[in-house]
Amino acid sequence: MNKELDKVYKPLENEDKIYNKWEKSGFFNPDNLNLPESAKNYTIILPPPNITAKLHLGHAAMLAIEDLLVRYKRLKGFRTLWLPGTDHAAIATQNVVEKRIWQEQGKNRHDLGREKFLEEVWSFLGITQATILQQIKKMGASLDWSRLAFTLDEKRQKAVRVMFKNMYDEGVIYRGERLVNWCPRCHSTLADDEVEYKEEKAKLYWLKYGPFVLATTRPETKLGDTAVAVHPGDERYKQYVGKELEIEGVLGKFKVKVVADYAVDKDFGSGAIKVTPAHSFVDDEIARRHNLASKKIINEDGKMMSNCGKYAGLSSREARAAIVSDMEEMGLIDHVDENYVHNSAHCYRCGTVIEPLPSKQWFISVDKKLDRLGGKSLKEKAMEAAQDKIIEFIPSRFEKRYLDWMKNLHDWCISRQIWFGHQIPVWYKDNEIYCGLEKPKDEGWKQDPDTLDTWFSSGMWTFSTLGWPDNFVNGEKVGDLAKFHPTQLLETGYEIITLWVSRMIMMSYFAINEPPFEQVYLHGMVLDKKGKKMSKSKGNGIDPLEMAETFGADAVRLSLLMGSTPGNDTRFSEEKIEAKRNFINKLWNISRFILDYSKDELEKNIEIQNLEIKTSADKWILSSLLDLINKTEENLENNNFSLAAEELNDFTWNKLADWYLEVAKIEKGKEKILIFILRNILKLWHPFIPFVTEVVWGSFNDNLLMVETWPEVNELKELVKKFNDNNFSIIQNIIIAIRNARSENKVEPAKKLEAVIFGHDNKECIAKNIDVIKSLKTSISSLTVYEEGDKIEGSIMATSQGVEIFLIGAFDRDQELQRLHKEEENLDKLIKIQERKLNNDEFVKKAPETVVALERDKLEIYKTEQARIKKAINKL
RNA sequence: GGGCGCAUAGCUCAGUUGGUUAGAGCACUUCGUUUACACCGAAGGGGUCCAGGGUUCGAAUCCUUGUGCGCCCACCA
Repeated sequence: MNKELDKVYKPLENEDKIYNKWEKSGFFNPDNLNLPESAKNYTIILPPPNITAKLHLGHAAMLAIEDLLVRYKRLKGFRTLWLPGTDHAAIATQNVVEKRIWQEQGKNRHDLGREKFLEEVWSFLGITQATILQQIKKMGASLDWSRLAFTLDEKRQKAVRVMFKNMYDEGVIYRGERLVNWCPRCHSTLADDEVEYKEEKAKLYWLKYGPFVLATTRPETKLGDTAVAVHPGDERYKQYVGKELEIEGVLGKFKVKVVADYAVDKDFGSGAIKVTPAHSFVDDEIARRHNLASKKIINEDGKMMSNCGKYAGLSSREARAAIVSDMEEMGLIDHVDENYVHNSAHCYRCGTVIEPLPSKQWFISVDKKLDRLGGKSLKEKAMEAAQDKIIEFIPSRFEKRYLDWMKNLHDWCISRQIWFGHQIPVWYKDNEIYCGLEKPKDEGWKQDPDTLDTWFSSGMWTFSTLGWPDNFVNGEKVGDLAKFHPTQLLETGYEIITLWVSRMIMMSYFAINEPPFEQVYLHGMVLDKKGKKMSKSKGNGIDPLEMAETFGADAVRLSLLMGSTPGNDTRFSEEKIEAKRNFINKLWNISRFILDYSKDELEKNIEIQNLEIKTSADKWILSSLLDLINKTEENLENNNFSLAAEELNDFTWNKLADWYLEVAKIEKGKEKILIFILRNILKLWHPFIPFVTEVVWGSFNDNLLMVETWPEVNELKELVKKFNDNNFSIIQNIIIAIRNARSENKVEPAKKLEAVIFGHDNKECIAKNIDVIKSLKTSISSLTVYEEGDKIEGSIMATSQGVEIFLIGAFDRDQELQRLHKEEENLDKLIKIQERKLNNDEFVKKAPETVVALERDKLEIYKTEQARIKKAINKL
């Protein structure tokens, strides 16, 4: 079914068609792969993009990497599942919808009421979800759409409720009064990592405070003070520690305790601080250590409470101004630093200043020892997973970051005061509390209005998508859960380790007492040309879809994969995509050439046994291909995606196109080899650039490349080896011959080279190739082979094992021989050094295993040397 | 304050346990264009591998100090 191929590859005309073909084939679903029982599983769960999101380059990079791995494993015969889904992103989504409603209807969510508001959210999501999924398909992602999940769909709702109930029943989830980061505008708590710090100018007030002078930026919190703290070693204040003092305040006199605590910095301010346990995290900790009372004075609206006398009802900012002016009048302010700079905490969503508040919230205890985890806590178990290498981080340095963060982890506040999300499955009636999957039957129960932190449901993502809890019966996994969990790899951005990765690990251990994945691969951020984060507001974003329209999705994918390494940020530019588009077109034209050249062989099934190596060029290209297959496999297994693509590129362009195809033009009869090579490189390239490879494949095959089998090397190895037997390295012979000739000191330069080359066993083989070389003259300015004179023009191309000799270019014979001579001396020196080391008894005694390594090194050096000479000659 | 990363050609970056003359793409210069490909070919220029010190026969690579940049965590009362 050889189809005519256009002169230039046109991605737009092919990509959608190919994607439909893939999707229709059903092979995205591992159940349709017709694999033997013994086939191993390979599972990646797609990190669910925010449902309101549009595809950006970060997504595109994630998809490129994951699809690369998934397609590779599928070709390798794994039962490969890549499971798609989207995230409801509670706060973000609610904000988007709130903004829309405000713009369109001039109403806020309270005007609409909870039920009506949620209806609006859902109808909005109906539109956006289709968008992001469509965009993912454009990138060629081979996701199993039959298993599509959403963090807030019915199945996941059930999973979340079961999880919550199980944790509640075991006391892991508890309700408590804690100081939380409170956003007075969003009316919600924020997790520690949702708080952003900004450097801001503020006034630092020095207050007269009984016998102390204290510095503070928030004089209004004086109304909630219950203590003064000093450093334990501070001699200035030693006399006061443990005493109770009476302090004059704007609302009259009040009493505070003086405590000594290491949290106080002697050298900052006056070395003494006022303690407001209800509205400061540090103070709260001091209060806990010293059993101090806590007095709440600011409410959820950020206003002063009724216990603040005449200041009640003022916002904390207003109260500050009022109190400062009153204190000034009373002479309680010593002085003010006007230009003090401090870090202030802001809501990551709306930028409002955070108010630390004591509040009733739901928490997950990370320290509670659990029977189901063998007496260990979630934190211990999650740390163990990394320490014992049950979960491997790539690159490994992120393991440290993970562990550091886990070590300092406090109980996780999971309740959020927003409407969109998983509502907490707890009902109240009078003083009773009920936690269950459904509302109790009898009257009068009212559900907790709060919803769960979005990471609660995404933390369950690996197993909730695989059918937990239905697929977890009496502690045994069944169905998809048994088949695909733990998953093999989580691929995500490094910035999300703390938010997501850590939660997934804890949740998975709690639910099924196993890790959610074996490896965590962290990719970097995609930055713009200048190294800045891409963002809509800056207008420096590159739209991957726009790029895919212009250059093809393959080019976008390849440009994201090449030149980037795990965990490092990548700068990205349009020129890079263009370069990859050019390569893809090159591959396209290579294919066109081969398909035309070998058109008579296309229908035949080419077995390796039928391949015939006739010339050294044949052997060279096939042994290069053999190397390439091995290296590609090795690189992909080690997550060196960029390197793998580079080596593929080198083979395809520099070896195959620039050399072998040129040879094939002159020397006919390479049909089988060429078609064999084409089939192989299409397979090797397919995970990187699936569309174009599938199109080419489809032009001379009836089946899909996507489910072909990965190249098998053993037979190829045999074939290449057979040809090797009578072709020992000519480079070795060159070296030996030169050495002999020189030591005899009688051969003049010109003869040396001739003697070497023509004296070789493969005279015939070389002679044959010389014809090729001569006919290659078209691409060389002038060519004279093996003639007497000052210059030899031509080139030598050699492989480490073989005899490939073509001559191109020009070199000065004397200079060249001098150089070879020098190289040889260097080689001798190196080997002597190694030998000296080997003969040193003490050295040997000290490190016997090193000696073994050295033996190998010696070999390595020799090999490197060979390769280097090869390269030098090749370069001529 | 604690931690992590980066510094290699004009630009963007590779360089896997130390190994001989440090690579690629883009850009640049010259020449070419007889059909696989101008989204092309050939040739070429361009690097005290941030600086100082150390280990080694040998360092871009390992150790140390410093400088510059980026990120993360904590926190500034």
